[in-house]
Amino acid sequence: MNVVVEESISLLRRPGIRMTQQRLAIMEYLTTSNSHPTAEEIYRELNKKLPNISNTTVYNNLNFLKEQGLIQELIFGQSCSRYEWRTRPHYHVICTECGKIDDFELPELNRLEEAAQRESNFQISGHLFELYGICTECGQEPLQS
Amino acid sequence: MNVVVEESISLLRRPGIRMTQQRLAIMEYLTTSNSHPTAEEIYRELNKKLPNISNTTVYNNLNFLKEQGLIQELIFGQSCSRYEWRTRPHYHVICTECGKIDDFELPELNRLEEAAQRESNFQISGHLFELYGICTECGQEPLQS
DNA sequence: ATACGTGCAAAGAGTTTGCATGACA
DNA sequence: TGTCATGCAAACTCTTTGCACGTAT
Repeated sequence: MNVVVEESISLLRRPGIRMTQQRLAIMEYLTTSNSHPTAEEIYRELNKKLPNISNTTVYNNLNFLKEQGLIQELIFGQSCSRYEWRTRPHYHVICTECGKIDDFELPELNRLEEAAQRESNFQISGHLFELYGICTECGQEPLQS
Repeated sequence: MNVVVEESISLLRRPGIRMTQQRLAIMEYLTTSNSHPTAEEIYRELNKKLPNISNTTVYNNLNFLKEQGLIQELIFGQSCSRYEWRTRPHYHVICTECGKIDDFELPELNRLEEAAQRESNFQISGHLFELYGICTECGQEPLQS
């Protein structure tokens, strides 16, 4: 078990919260995978070690970890959500060909909320910024059928 | 019928494309409503004048108008999409309380794609920027049950 | 007259819910 | 031992698909 999960376990060691095999496995997978997995991907992967694990349990735990602030749900279109372990704030570039996601930081954007606050009548509390493009792998391929 | 719809009709006057009552009504509603309606809202509203209109027709036409580049689909989470008639590029502020959407412009963001291009390995083709906050109406209300 | 568009019902994907059983603290 | 979590099946929401009928051009 990795140190990130161990730290989170001690955070979660409270009355009313239990650590189960399944929850541990999901946490471990999310902390070690760097691929922004979907619920389905997590389910299929964990199924190899825990053949009885159910889709419901994956969803339950993703919602639980989200409520606890340990993970972030990444929502793209009507298709399925992706999830990532929460580390420091960053943004995502999404490949429009293969769906691959990369992280990047852009500290300049922090100032933009103030500018936007002046533009709008809303009391701004947050923002979403995503880039779309073609990843290196998809860009190398010839564009013919 | 308003002038925006009239202009679009002449653009669509091509072999293989037909103008129907339903399509016209959807176009008219999208050009006059400034509320970023959902497919369901469009359906319910048009149902008053065209009692036989179906949900399928609304979706069909929204997809058609989207392919023609006349409207923009706004996707928020797993919940239903919203649609707006395409005018000039702008961004959205979404109220986290009531879901209300306002438009605003922020030309500074255009330069950010270049900065992001340097940060990432992707060939950047576009971006998404959304703000979240509390609208004036929701902000006025006392925060008690 | 010729298809394009419509409208009904059914399918589909992703996620949540109800509930009896299992297992962590 | 109490009750939180699991896992199965069913429900749910939003959207798309199949197909016969209607209707714009």
